[in-house]
Order: sequence, then C-alpha cells, then structure tokens
Amino acid sequence: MKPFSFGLLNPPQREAVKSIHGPVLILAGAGTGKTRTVTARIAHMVNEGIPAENILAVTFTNKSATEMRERVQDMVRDGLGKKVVLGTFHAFCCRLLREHAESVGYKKNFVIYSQSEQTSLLKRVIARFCAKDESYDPSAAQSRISRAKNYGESPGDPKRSLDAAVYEGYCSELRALNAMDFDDLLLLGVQLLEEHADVRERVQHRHRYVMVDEFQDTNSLQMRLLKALVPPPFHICVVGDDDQSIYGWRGAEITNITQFEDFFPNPKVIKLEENYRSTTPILHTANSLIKNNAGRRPKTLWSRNPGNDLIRVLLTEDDKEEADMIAKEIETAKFRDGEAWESFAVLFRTNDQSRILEQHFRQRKIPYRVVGARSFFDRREVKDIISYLAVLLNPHDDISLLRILNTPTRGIGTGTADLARERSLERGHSVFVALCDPDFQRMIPAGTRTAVRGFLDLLGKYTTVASARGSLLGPMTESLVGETGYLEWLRKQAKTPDDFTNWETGIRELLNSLNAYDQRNRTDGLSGFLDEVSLNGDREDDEDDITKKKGVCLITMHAAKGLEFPIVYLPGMEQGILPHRRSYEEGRVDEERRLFYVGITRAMKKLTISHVRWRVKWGQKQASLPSPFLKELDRTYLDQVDYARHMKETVSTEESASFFAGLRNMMKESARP
DNA sequence: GCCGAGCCTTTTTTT
DNA sequence: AAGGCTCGGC
Repeated sequence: MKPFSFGLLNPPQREAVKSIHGPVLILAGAGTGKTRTVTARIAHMVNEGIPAENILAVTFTNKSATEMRERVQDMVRDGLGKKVVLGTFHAFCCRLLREHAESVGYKKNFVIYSQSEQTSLLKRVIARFCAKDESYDPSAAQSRISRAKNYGESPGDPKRSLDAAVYEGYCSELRALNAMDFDDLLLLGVQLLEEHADVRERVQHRHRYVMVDEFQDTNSLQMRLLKALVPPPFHICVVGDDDQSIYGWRGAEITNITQFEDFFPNPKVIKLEENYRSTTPILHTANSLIKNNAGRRPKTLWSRNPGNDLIRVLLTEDDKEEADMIAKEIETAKFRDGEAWESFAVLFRTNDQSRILEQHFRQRKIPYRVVGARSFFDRREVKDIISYLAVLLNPHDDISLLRILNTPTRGIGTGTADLARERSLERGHSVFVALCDPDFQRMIPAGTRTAVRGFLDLLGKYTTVASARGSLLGPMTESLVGETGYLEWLRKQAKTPDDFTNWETGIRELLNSLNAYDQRNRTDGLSGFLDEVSLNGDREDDEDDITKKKGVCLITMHAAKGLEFPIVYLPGMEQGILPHRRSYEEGRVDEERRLFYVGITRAMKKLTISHVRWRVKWGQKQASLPSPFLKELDRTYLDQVDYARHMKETVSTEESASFFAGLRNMMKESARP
C-alpha cells in the first residue's frame, strides 16, 4: 500500500488531482505521469468523502483498465479502491445491456460476436446476396459497417445498393441471432441511455464522477455515451494526448480532444509536460518528428535526464540480418552489462514482423514474450469449446452452432447443415429451431437423423447443467469435452504429435480459466464468463499482465502504447511498413507518424531504429526503401550506421565479443557533432 | 459424409 | 509462409 500524497506530484499534476468538480481536460504527453495523476485523483476524491462506488473510470483498453485497477487499489485507503467502477467502454456498456437488454430489443442472454464470428456471419449474408463467382470482400464490408455504426451513417437503400443490402441483412441477422458485435455494444448502450430517461437517471446517479483515460482514442459513439452519462455540472475528467491518437482507423475522433469544450463547456485545461521516462535525445527526436503533423495541440515535452546515448539508426542488408543484429545485441548487453531480459522491447508495425525475430531469439536461446499476437481465445481448439458454451447460453446463435454441429465429426455433414440453414432462412428462425423441427428431421437420412437427435440431446443435457444455479462451469466443460470425444478427434486431426500437445494444453488452459472463474465469480454464470472472454480478448489470471511476464518483449506499436522499456528497438522502419502502404490510400499518414512517435517515446534510455535493404515478403525478396519519416528526425542526436558495411570491414579482424563494444564507441565518437 | 491434396490469398493496428 | 478454401477420390 502506497497511500496517496501530494508531495509526489508536480504542480500541474497536483492541480489536476485537486480539480474534482466540473469538466477537466488533462493533456498528458507521453511519460508525464498520467496514470499516477489519474489514480491519485481518484484517491483524493475518496479521501474527500466521495463514495468510491460513485466514481466511474473508463478506459479504452483492458490493459489500462487492469493497470488502473491495481494502482487504485494500492493507493486508496481501506480497500475502497475495489468499489471504484472501472472498465473499458465496451465492458461498461455490456454490463448495462445485460441489465436492460429488453429495452433495446434483445434478450438478456445475448452473445457478443468477435471479429471472426462477425466475418462468418457476414460471409453468410454475402452469400445470400451475391452469386458464387461474384467476389465481394467481407473484410471491406466489415469495416464499412463498423464505420456506419460508429458515425451513425444510414446504410442507404437496400434495394438499390448491394452494400446497403448487405449491411441491412447483417444487422437483422444479428438481431435474429440475439447477438451483438462490438460496435453494437456501444451503439445500443448509447441508445439505451438516450431513449430511456429512467435508466439514464439511475445510471447518472450511480456514477456521479466520471473519468476517461486515453481520451484521444474515443470515437463519436463513445462521446455520445459520455454526454448521456454526465449531466450538468459535468463532473467529468478526461485524460489524453492528441499526439498519441492511433486508432483513427477505428473511428477515433481526434476532435473529441481538440474541441472538448464544444461538448463540455468551460473545462479546466491542464497540461502535463514534464516527462519522467526518457532522455533528452529521445524526447528531442520524438518532438522533431511529431511537429510535422498539422493541427495538433502544441506541447513541449522536456526531461531532466540528459542521458548517455545517442539514437541509432541502423541499416542492415536484409531482414534476417536485422533480426540477428537485434538478438545478438540483446544477448551481449545481457551478459556483458547485466541487463535484464525484461529491459528490452522490440516494437513493430505489423504482427507478422515478429516471426523472424522469434526465430532468431530462439536460435540464441533468448527468452521472449510475444504480446497480443493472436489471442488465446482465437485458438481453434479453444474457440470450438467456447462455441459449445455460447450455444448452451443461446442456442439461436447460429454461427457458434454451425461451428460445433459437426465438431468433432458426428455424421452431420455440410449437406444437412445447408439444408437446416436454408430452412431457417425461409422460415425466419434459427438453425437450432430447424434442427429440432420434426418435419426437418424427416427430410434427412435415418443415420443423420440419429446424429442430429444425439446432438440435440447433448445440448439439452448440458443446457440444463449450465443454467442450474451454482453449477460449476469448469467440471461441466470437462465432462462435455469428454463426452463429445473432442480430444480423441483432435488427436486424429493432428499432423504432428506437437499439434496435439499444443491443442491439449489449450484445452487444459481453458479449463483452468473456467475453474478460476468459478472460484472468482459466483453470480454471473456462463454469460459472465463469455463476456470476459469476448471483452478481454486474451489472457486470464496467471498470465495476466504482459509487463510481469519474463523475457524480451515483442509487441506491436499499438499494443505498446502506455508501456515503457529501458531499451527499445524499432525494426522495419521502411516505406510501406511505417507508414503502412495502405495508410497512403486511406489518407492516414499523420496517424502513422503518431504511431512512430508512440514507438520512440516508449524508450527510457536507449533507442535503436533500423531498416533493411531487402526484405522477404510472402516468400520473396523485395527491395525496401527507408521510411520517409526518418528524414524528418532532427539529426542532432542521431547516429546513422550502415551496419552491413561495418560488419564486412571489421568482422574478420576482430573478435566478435569485444567487437560490439568497439563498434559502439566508434559510433558514438563519429556521431558527436 | 469424410478426408487429403493442391491452390490461393493474405491482416495494419483492437474493443 | 501459412492458413483457408475448393475440389476430387474414397
């Protein structure tokens, strides 16, 4: 317990902590002690006698929610921190909607569709509107739909435009399945509050003080939610940094922060500009980059730490050499300088960049942790079992039902599945209803009929267990897995013995997390667990926090926001990767620059930016040009090195162990202005 | 209905 | 490079 005290705060931070009434906008640059300020503010409010349960803190990501929860519990007296309501926008809306689903035309046992389920549903809808040979990109449709939902755009006339027809088909299918996608959580949450005054007043009363973290990432729906949530005199405090707005592709409105006063009048505006994280060279370089963006709120980040190291910009021959260079350097720094593995992070633009790094790290036996790549719950074996659970909660969830209908194979093939689907479409009910229908059962061969009935019996049996009060999900799922023969089926599927072991541990971990849930939460049952799965995306319990796991951190720049590491590598700084080639077409180059800025400002002591001449993409070698952003960096603290050339000239004459020290000194000297 | 071989595209980022 | 999808043989 580190009780909160004003003495640990600088003057603007103190000011922010003390301003607890009326609208407050805190502009907190990278590394300026934002989280500390926010948590201190909560602690202060509780000390001032505001009931903790009346404080709502909303964040954008689970990561910051988790972090804040821990820090608040640590700082607020008497364990009152636990009572502060804390979560992401989506989780908050989800909780609200579980309570009031009927008010927005849903049943309480609705399911949440993740990306992949959305895609499946969309493909299904598209198949209905398009001929087979016609190609219609589901992922493009997905982002169009998401945008429409976020901006409240009308889909247009379904009779005239294919897009509109798909949009409408998708929405009505979702409703029919009693399913929501991520955007619906916000959309319906807003709708609930805007259209139901009684609910709104209760919620407003419950959450009298609202704080929003990562405010630069909020979109217009989230803003509407806040407007509905916070009545005059607007006890709302938002914290953000427009320079770190990197979720525009998801509808984040930078204007929410740049025009905050339009939404909540006369806010107190507080700037946090003293950076406690990085050295002057790092900040200077970051500032020189970000000033190339137009229309931002100018900030002057400064640091008391002059630092000892320049920022290196390395050019290597190809991506293998780049990965090996990083691995080798980390290895030497660890064994020669005694740096901990956890001090290092490699930040990249796209997830697939991590593969080659992993290979080279494994070769050198360097422990690493990959953060957030594909989540645990996206693993096939886990998804399968989760789909069973989803169907137990809501049998009309066609997507999950179709996934498990013949998983493991039980003699219900695509023919039967298609037939059931057609029937369900014609009659406007779910596939489950079609399967139960005696008329339908008469239409299929006897063997299949038996299989279908067996499947339905299985579901019936476990639905009873699942909905019984106080029954435990862990044991239930375990026996479900056993009864279906799922593991045996997996064993047959495996191409290598390794496959099976991996799958098996996936199942085991899922069971563990179910057991943990059983211990932790005795009230919310199956839907509570599934909500956690969809809203938390990854990890559970033990593996909880990436910052606690051991090893070098491999992470995307997006996921790295809010984190810091003593020594940071930014590989692949090439045209087409950062800025990503698609950002040109979409006019989002500014956002890519902010992303680079976020990457740079993660570094505390040392920063190495690298790019390559040749990179293997989709199996073939391609020339790579340096990112245009590199030219924007002020050169005062830069040290540019052609790594490949240095290697060739020196490696034959020097021993590689001492070589690096020599190279480092050489680079420093040659770069001093 | 089941399974494997071969073809084809691909995700940028996350709730 | 790898996973998803289609097609053809069983």
